[in-house]
Amino acid sequence: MGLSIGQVAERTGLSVHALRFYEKEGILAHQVHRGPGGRRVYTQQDIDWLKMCIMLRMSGMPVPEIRRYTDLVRQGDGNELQRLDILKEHQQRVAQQMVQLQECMDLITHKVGIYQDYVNSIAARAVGQ
Amino acid sequence: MGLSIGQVAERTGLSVHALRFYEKEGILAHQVHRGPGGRRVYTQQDIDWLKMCIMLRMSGMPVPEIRRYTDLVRQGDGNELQRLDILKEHQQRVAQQMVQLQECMDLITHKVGIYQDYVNSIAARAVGQ
DNA sequence: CTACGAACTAGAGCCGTCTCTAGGTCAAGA
DNA sequence: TCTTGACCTAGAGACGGCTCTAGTTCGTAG
Repeated sequence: MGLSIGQVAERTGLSVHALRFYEKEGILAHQVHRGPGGRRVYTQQDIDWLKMCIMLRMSGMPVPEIRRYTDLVRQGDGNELQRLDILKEHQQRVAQQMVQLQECMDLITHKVGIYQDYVNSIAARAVGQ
Repeated sequence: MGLSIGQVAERTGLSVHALRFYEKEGILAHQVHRGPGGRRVYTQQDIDWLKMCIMLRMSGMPVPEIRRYTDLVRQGDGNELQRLDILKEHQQRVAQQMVQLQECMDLITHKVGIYQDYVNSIAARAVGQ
């Protein structure tokens, strides 16, 4: 039930490089255990945490902020309010992003519609000839 | 009815640097007119185009792809199908992004809920003392 | 034995997107 | 005349986030 870095890369979609990078950047909640030969052995917990990190990254949280959050978690009970603040702030940003993305989507869809109509009309004319 | 680069920066939210950068990267549909002293003079058209570029950038279209699109527009009529392809492809990517972002949002909201409840329960206990 | 594949570390390199610097021009106001 | 501020160009620099390299060390299979 311990996974190698390669297996974790497969399961998470991160590269082996990225996994080591994340570790070096200190965004893993718990120190990765080492097996024989100094090889990393990941637990399911590690993977779960990584998956959360992936979500945070995907939604644009910078690595240093993930580290801040991770540090709080590592420190243990008592700082839940600070963790909450980080999450709420990020939630705000994501909400904003979604609004913006929707605006972009509207514009693009509008333009696609126009071009589609135009292209169709050309095609129709060609057929009609 | 001609705007300086500074005014355009103000109106678009882009920096003066970014405006020059975009121009150098060839993502302005029409060559920016120059006034006395070689200074850029932007038209409303330029600004409209820039605003579209901003939308495309915001939604993650890389500069080189905006350039591809811009080149097609500059070339004039006849390549609408290609333009449509670029837009549709990007539309797809944006749609995907929105789904992902929603997933992230769900996770974050879930976590915020949990922490909020916890923090509230602590606060209630404190008051209850 | 040898060779292979997967892992290790430290650190360099890369890509995209700006952002800033240096050195200069120009017009208007004090 | 001097200063100020907005602009110009070309090119260097910054930054985030990986990605890759070099040189090793293992364990297992042929």
